[in-house]
Amino acid sequence: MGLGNVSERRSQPPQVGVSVVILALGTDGTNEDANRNRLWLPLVRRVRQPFQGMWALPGGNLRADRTLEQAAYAALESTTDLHPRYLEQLYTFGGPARSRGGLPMVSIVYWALVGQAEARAFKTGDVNVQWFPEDGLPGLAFDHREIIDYALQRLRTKIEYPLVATRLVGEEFTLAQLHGVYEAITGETIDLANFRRKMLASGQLEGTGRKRREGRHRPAATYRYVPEEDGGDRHGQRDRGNDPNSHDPIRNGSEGVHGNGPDGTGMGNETDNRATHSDGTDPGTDTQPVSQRPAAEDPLAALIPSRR
Amino acid sequence: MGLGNVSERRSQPPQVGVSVVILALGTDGTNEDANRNRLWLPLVRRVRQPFQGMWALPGGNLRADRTLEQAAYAALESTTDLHPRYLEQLYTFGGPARSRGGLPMVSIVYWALVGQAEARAFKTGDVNVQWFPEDGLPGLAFDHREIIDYALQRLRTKIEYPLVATRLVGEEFTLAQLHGVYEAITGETIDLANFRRKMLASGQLEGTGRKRREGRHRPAATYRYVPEEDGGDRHGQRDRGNDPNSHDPIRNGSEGVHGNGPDGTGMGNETDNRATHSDGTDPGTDTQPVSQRPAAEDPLAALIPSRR
DNA sequence: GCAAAAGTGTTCGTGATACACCCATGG
DNA sequence: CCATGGGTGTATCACGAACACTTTTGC
Repeated sequence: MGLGNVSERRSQPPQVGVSVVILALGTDGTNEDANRNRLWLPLVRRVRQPFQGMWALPGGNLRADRTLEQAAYAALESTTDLHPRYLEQLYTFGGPARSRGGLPMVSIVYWALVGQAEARAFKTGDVNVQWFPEDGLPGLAFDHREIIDYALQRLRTKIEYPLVATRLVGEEFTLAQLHGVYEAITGETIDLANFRRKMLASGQLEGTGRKRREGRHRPAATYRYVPEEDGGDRHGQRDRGNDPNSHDPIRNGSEGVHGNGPDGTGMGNETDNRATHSDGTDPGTDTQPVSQRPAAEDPLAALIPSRR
Repeated sequence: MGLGNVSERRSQPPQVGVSVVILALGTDGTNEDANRNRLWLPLVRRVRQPFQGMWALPGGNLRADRTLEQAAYAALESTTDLHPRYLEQLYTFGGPARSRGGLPMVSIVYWALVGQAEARAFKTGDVNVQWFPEDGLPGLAFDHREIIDYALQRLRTKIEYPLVATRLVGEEFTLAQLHGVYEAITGETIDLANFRRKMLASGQLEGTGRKRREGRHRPAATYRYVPEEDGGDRHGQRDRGNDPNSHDPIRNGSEGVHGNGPDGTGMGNETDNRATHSDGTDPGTDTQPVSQRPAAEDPLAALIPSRR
């Protein structure tokens, strides 16, 4: 390919960046169908080749003094003031050399959820940043369309719903709101009565004393998400030999070190220093560190009705 | 840090490598407790600083002409002849600059499962490659211990068991063998009768006509894993608006392109070319392309008994 | 025939679904 | 007092857990 010989190419450093799929729940506002919650996400218009003028996921380059998660935060903040309630690594995309002269190119993609209430601010000052509904995306640069589709599928299937859903609504919410979020995410109809019972039985919701009037009728009690007490005597704990369900292994505070060992081995991450995102250079978000365990435990997993 | 100023550091290309956690099920052999299945994994001794003499995950550098998955394959083959039946991206580890003069360091980690039968070959010719049981790991370089722990936890919790378990046993297996795999992975006792029924009801197993004698008593019928027919009329299909459960979005054939745009945006993956691992330079493994959908559907999810 | 594992039947309880019903509030 | 959504009660049914039981093989 006229770009040096193979051994030269192999020693070329790869290009790596971090991109974020940011999802928020919101209503249209202009449309009169405004009640229906939909998923929205902000995109950035490319101002240079390739794909100049097309829309792309917000992203940025790695920095040596930042965790991957911090890089994702930075990318997120380049498009919106909204504070993420959830941020998780999605997937790392890479592939064979067909771009930029044989350099390996890698995208580490995160996905983030921001709250519902704040999401009214879908207007951005920057004309090069714009929110789009999930079902009305423009033409996207690179393979970002696939990445978004993957993030949406993951949202709908892989992640535990109660955690995600409570992150998409505001800090304080009614069960009807949460119900709406579930239906928006799954696209299914969910029996509100059973939903209510199941959510309350899950022990992950905590009633604030307050009530809120949503429409012009009876006010509803509001709740807050509480991260699982776990210290309780739910039903008899057992002696689980291995499988400590108390530590969440997804951390980002450790860094990767790669000895380019010609013995084909040795590459790794330096030590066990773990910081959930509160170290140093983190920009001032008032949200909790969004570290969440990948554990199972979805009290609503079976709520989607089979037929109707 | 005496390595150039900040702006120089920021423009430094990151170091990226691919590592693999390889898991196999096997019995000790030396011990007389040899019947118990345990998880084993191969490690590589580091022959250079840092962490010289310690054990590490097999790994390698990125190459521009390989997918990430192919890089993982290559790392896998550096330690074992066994063919992977399952290969999936696990997580990408990265972190703040405390190594190698402020370069961002990233490890893209895959995990792989190899079959049970072949795993007898736990002896390797190379003294710098050795298999260790999951519960008897040596001191590990970098933070590879955490990575392995994460992979094990993911194996136990996050991935659908029937798929994983059928990958860990051989191509053809008895239900008792599969049952043993489940118990080894989960560490729980599972009722064999119910296990049998549930696995058979899942429709993912297909009986070969054959039988196999395991001990010195009645032979058992053998089965094969069949990837879900999906075309059947299981129980009344519904009209699911979105949520096509037929396409699997985890691909590795697309490559990441990162415009280092000063507008803080534009980074992406070139096109939608998708190759599951069968393109060109792939080394000769006779296994199927190990692409698996992340969909849910675990017919055994609730098999772990609550107490006994 | 006896041991041991393969394989089957059946009971019991939990929990999900569906849907009827009552309650609180504003007009 | 009526409309509307908040909130509760409850019958039905499917499925998982537990375990007794039958069948097949080797010795």
